[in-house]
Amino acid sequence: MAGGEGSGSGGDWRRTHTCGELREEHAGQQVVLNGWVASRRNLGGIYFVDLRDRYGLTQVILPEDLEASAKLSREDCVSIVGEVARREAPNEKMPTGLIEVRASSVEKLSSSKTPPFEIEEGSDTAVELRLRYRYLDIRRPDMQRGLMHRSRFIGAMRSAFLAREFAEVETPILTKATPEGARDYLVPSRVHPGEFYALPQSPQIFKQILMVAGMDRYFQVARCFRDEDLRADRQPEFTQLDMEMSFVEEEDVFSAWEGILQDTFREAMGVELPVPFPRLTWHEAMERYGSDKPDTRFGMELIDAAPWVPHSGFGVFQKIIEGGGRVMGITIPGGGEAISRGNVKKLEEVVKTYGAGGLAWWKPGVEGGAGGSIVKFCQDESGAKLREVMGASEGDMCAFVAGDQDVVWKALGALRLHVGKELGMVPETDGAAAGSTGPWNFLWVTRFPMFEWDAEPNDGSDPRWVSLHHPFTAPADWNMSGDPGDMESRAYDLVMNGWELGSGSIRIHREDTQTRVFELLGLGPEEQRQKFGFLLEALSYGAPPHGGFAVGLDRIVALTLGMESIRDVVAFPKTSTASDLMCDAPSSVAGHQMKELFIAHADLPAPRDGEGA
RNA sequence: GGGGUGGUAGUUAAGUUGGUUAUAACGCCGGCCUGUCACGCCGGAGGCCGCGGGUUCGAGUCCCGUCCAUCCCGCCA
Repeated sequence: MAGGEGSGSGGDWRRTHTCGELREEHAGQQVVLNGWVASRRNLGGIYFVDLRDRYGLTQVILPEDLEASAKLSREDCVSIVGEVARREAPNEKMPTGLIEVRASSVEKLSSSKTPPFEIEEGSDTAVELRLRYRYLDIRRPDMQRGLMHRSRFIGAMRSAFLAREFAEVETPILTKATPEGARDYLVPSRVHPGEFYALPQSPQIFKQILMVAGMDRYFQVARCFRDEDLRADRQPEFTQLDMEMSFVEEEDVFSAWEGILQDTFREAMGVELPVPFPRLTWHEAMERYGSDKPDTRFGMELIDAAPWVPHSGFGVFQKIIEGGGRVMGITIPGGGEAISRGNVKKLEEVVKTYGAGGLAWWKPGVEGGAGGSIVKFCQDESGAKLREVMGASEGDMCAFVAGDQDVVWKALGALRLHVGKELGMVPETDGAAAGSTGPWNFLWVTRFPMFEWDAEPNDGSDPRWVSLHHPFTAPADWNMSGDPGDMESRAYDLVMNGWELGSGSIRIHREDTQTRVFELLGLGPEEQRQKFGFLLEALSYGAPPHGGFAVGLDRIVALTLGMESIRDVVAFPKTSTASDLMCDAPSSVAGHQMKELFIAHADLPAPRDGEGA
């Protein structure tokens, strides 16, 4: 029976049980298991095989003659017929450890070459290899757990939407390029020479049009595409749980999501989320945490040091304030002890990454050089005033950044996080598995600015206003009076443990307001008509007030597993240069394919050499 | 576009101020072993030290370039 590749050797090779389900009560039963050879232990006259499938591991014991004829190697795919028996020597570490299967026959369904890395839990194999042999990587139990968790999580979320009368509607993947936002992935058209589709950055316009169409409540598990540089938490194609609702204001969207997330966490993980989630305005988030996705699980908030500056006699800070800049700091509890001068250098590097000129620091009560870079401006009354402003006392350390508001916020926000992690103030995400209890610190951030000044647009055009969220976001004030830089929008983000999980807004449902926003963004009437005419036209046919939201599923799934890289919850992810190492995409195409699409290479970079292994 | 880290056997790593034949563990191959489960014991094979150039009597080690992976900044409405 052994040796025959595939089936066809007579008996039925199909499994009766999985490798994870046999227990003591099955003892005596005749079973068939299918799976992969995870390990072998040959003791001479007795031969053990651990058989693995998605559900677990089961020990199989082979008599000598079967072993000799089967000649099993690791990762062979096999079918085993045998009888379940209680073990002489149970293994309490295995769920199936009380039993084993005594094989009466073995059929090799398919043999395996020696794998390029060992298929086991907690592999520390280079990502490059794991991605190239993704099918072997995914055989590993931790990858299977991640993908299963993802499946359960999305399934639970889908049920939660359906239970609330949301309709799942698919929108096109081949769509129209948009001038705003990220770079588009383009698809040339064969039928329309010289013209291109774009892959959607999100289904934004379609879902708004579904609202105009009266679908009232829409959701979709939507693939989105953005041709921008990647990060650990960013893939060129990613999945959003996208939704939109009619006749709503912010609070309706928030409470819908609070309920949906509650149901999802309960269903998928057995976790009960407390609702409602706290709300924080964007301005408050920036001012207190230096971030629009603040991690509020610990304190060490930013403090405005401006009230102290006039007392300090420190000309540099004085000038920055007079020039309209900010001087802010954080007080690091116990930092006087915990942070050495060498560490201060590292902190300085952190803030410099975000454009800060430098880091000023002070340890109250410590004199001389060890007391800080600004210790001589912190004597006597100035020191007392600074202690008061910073809420600092002996043993603490204060760190300051001065400059433009944006830089100060960002640099100190990053410093706060860095120090928080170093000093163990940030709770470790306990993500051993689904069922982990968090803490899940959800937070709504509201009232983002409407516009942002873009000094160097991607496309090389002149400096201009751009939407912070997207150009369909409603302004807080429908009249849009005042300076664009000061206008607030009705955009909001959902943040958890310092990660942005999703964003959304109340949309513009009035054609006149939408036109005004486009004008402010520098889109002339002709361009508006050409790029967004269909939307403006739709808005002119009785568009309902509406708003929505989208959650990055890759991120939330990774976070609920305690992972910081989304790569482990995407079955076939791309590298940080957007390549697929398994199928070797992107790749060049045949000349005739190009010709058929009426495209040609322009200024292709010189061919690379030295392309190594 | 910019910065950091890494690339040495199939895998994960070590490799001194540049100096004999480049180590180890796991895996793989062969042998022994009847209760293992990280099985054990004995033996063996396996290296363009990412790639290209340079310095040197001599380069895994120093220099320049380049490719790949990874993390961050910019970018990501």
